[in-house]
Amino acid sequence: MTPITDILAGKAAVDSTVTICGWVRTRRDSKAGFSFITVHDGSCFDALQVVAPGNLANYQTEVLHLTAGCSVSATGKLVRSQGKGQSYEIQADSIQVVGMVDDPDSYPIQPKQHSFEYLRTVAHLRPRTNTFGAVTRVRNCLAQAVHRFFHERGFCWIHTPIITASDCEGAGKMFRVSTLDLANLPRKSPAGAPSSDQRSEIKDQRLPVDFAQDFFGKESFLTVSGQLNVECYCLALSKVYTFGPTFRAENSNTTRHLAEFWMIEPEIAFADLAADADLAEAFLKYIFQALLTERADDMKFFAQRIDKDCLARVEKFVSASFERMTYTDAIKHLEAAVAKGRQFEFPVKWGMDMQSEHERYLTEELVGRPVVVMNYPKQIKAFYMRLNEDEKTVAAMDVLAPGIGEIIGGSQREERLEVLDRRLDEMGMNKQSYNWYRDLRRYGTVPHAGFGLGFERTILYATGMQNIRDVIPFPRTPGNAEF
RNA sequence: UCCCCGAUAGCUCAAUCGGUAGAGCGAGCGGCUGUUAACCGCUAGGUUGCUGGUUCAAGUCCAGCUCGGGGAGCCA
Repeated sequence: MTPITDILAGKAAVDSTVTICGWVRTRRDSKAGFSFITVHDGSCFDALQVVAPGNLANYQTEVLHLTAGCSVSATGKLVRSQGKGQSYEIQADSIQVVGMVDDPDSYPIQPKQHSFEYLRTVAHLRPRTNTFGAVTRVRNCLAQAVHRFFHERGFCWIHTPIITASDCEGAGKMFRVSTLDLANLPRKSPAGAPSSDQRSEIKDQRLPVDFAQDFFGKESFLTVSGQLNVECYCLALSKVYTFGPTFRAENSNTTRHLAEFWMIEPEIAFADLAADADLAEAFLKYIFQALLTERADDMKFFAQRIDKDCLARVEKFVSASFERMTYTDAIKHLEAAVAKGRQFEFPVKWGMDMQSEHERYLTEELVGRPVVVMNYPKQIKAFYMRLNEDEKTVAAMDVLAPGIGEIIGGSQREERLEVLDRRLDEMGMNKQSYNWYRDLRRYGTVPHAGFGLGFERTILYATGMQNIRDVIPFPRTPGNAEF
């Protein structure tokens, strides 16, 4: 069996006999006595045309009944195509039908344009379409490039836990993980009641649930970020990253949110914010360059049919140097723009969290390249970000890219225990539950930094796809966990 | 979660003021053709998302629900 990608790349000799296996996209009959069958196998964007002569033993009984979606194995001589539209084709000596389509009339994937909304309802079959095949190969290409980038630079991939008992990750609502019987929840004993007398205890629904009886002996959840865990390994292995699924129970119904998505979070020791920004720039350029090199066929398709700008956008991204500016300067630029009459929906003021319109002005209009904005006001950033000497800003950075806005968020972490404790206090957080995180600052602390990248959003950016539900195989969103 | 819009054949959509349910594509059959968004003819295909209401009469009007889309918020 030869992958179609190898044949189209010229790896199989013309006039040699090859076998391809795949699924029928279309069949066109010539009553001169033969048929054209277009077969795709997912190995590349293009399909391969198989010419089926009428003297095949199963021509009348099977070949003439092939429809979209049938699986076949075709063997024959590889030749230069006589027709237009493809370079090679197979003159079939035999076509084995592996699996027919039961009811061609109702086969959900027809050789025509389908709406993405419809294809989501047939997510088990949509990978057979041009678009989802291309998305899938692009996704894989980027994922492989992520690992290759870090591996080449000596990073360790850390498999941070999916289940966490920290209720303190603080990045949004969490999914509870529990084996308790929801219809009969154990309750804590009322004050003064003998704790050993569980069986006769009256189950009062107003009493708090007794999670000591749950599987892990305490409340547990699905992770919303691997960052805190990966910091532990950073302060031992120096260069580490996570790349895995992440879960948010937010009731977000947008084209940019999933309840289950994949996130990449590198973390580097003995490093400051500038080193973090350098890493982010090298990283993004590396994975997008891999995409341009390895998936030119799929990117050409996206440029033709999905978003005509996507190819130029990625090419420009790879070659442009990133602009660096402080948050304070960014605000000055925005204020200058307002003074010149530029309109923003939200007013510009130092201390505000920048809106998407502000970020896009900076990266698209002001500099026309990716921008790294650094040193944000501490009020709008997380507790673990390193406090700067001005005591007003923290060493946080966002990478803003034309066409999307924020693509990466990161920071240098607060490595000084007393400053971290002060920040926890200021934000009214429970120090006790961060003891293991605080230990990292007590035992051989070092400056370290990292960032987070939403993998699906990166795919959106590269392909021009509009909805995040269409760049993950089986999207999980509020009210939808089908398939 | 909030605001707006939508749900009609396998798919994409139409149906005037409330008055017999339509087309294209796809599918089946036939014709034609080194075809490739093929083309021509014929045929089949419908509980108009669900529940209730108004009416002589509801795809159409009203209420509730379910699902989907766009925007906002939250964020990656």
